[in-house]
Amino acid sequence: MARKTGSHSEITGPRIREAALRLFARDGFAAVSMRQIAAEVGVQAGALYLYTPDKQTLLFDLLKAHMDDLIAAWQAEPVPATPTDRLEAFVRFHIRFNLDRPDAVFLSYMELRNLEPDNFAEIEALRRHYENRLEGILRDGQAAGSIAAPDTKLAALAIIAMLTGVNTWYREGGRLSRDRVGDIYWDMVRKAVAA
Amino acid sequence: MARKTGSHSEITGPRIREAALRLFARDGFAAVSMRQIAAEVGVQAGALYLYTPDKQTLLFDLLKAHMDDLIAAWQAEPVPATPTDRLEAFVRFHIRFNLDRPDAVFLSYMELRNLEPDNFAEIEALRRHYENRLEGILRDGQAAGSIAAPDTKLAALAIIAMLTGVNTWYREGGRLSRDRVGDIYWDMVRKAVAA
DNA sequence: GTCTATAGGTCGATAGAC
DNA sequence: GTCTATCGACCTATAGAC
Repeated sequence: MARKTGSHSEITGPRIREAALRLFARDGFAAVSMRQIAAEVGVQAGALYLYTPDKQTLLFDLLKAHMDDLIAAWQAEPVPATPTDRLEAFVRFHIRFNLDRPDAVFLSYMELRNLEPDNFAEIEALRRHYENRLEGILRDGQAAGSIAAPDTKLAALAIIAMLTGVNTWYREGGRLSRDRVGDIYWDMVRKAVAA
Repeated sequence: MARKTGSHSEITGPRIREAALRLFARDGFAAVSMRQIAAEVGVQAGALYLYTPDKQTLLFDLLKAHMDDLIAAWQAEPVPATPTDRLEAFVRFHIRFNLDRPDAVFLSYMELRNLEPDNFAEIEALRRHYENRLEGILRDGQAAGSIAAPDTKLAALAIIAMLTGVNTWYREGGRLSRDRVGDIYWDMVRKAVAA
C-alpha cells in the first residue's frame, strides 16, 4: 500500500488521467473524489495537484483530448471518391472509433454539464465541427443526386445519435462481431438517406 | 425565508419530486444536495425525510414514475391496422412524449448508474419492455413483407437512439415545428427499414 | 408537519516537512 | 515528487422541540 519514495513524474501524470477517466466514467464526475483517484494511482491526494490545478481542469483535459483524437482520426482516414462511399466510411469509422474507447465516449456526453461555461463552449465547438464533417458528406451526396435527406442537419444528428448508441449495448464476444454491426448499421443508414 | 407554520402535506410531496427532478436533471444526482431540494421547495432539509426514506429512493421513484408513464401512454395510443402505420405512430409518439418531459427523459438515461443494483434492474426491465414493443412492430412488418431490417433488435435500438436524440437539440420556437421534426424523422425511419 | 440543532463523516485544496 | 496534517466547508440523516 505505502508508496516507495522516489521520482515518477513521467508516468504519474498519465496514470492520473487514466484513473480519472475510468472512475469518472464509472461513477460520474461529481461522485468521484480526488482521494479516490489518488488511491487508484497509489499516491496521496495532495500529490495530484502537481499534475492538475484542480478537478475541473482534469475533466476538461480528458474531454478535450478525446475530441481532438476523434477529429484527428477522422481527418487521417482515406477519402473515398463518392459521397456514398464517404458516408459508408464515416459509419464504419464512428462505430469502430467509439467502441475502442467506451469510457471517453461515455464521459464526453455524460459530463458536459459539469464543465464550466468556457470549457463547455470549447468542447461543444469541437462536437459541432465533427457533426459538420458528416453533414458535408450528406450535402455533397444530395448535390450529386446519390443521397436524399429531408434535412441534412437533422440527418447528420440522427445518424450520429444512432451510431453512438451502439456503445450502450455492444459487448465484446457477444452475438455480433464489430464488422457485422458495421454492416447492419451501414445498411440502415444507407437506406435512410437513399435517393 | 422563514416558513409559515402550518400543514401542507398534500402539496409538499409532489413539490419535492418536481424540485428534485428539475435539479437532478440540471446538475446531476450526485451534485445536488438534499438542502438544495429543500430550499427550492421552501422547507428545511429534515422535512424531506417525511416524504422519502432517502435520496436514492427519491431518484428511483422519479425514474420509475417516468417509465410507467411512458409505457402506459404508448399502451393508450390507438393501434393502426398495418405494421408500417404502427411504426409511424411509434415514431411520432416517441418524439412527442419525450419532448413533453425533457427533464425526466434526461434523468432516465443519465442517472441509471446512480441507482442501486435492485433499483437499476427494475428500471432496465421497463426500458427493455418498451424496446420490445417497437421490435414487435418491426417483426410484424417483416413477416408481412412491408418492412426489411437486417436485425430487428438492432433496428429497434437504432431507431430509439435516433429519436431520443431529438431531445438534445430541439428548442421550442426554433427553425422546425414538432410536427415537421416528426415528418423528417418518420421519412428517415421509414426508408431505413423499407422492404 | 416543520423546525432547529447536530452527529459523524467526506470533500477540495493548501502548507510545510522530507 | 510525495507525504502528512489540516482548514473550512459541506454532506446525509436523525433527534427532539413545538
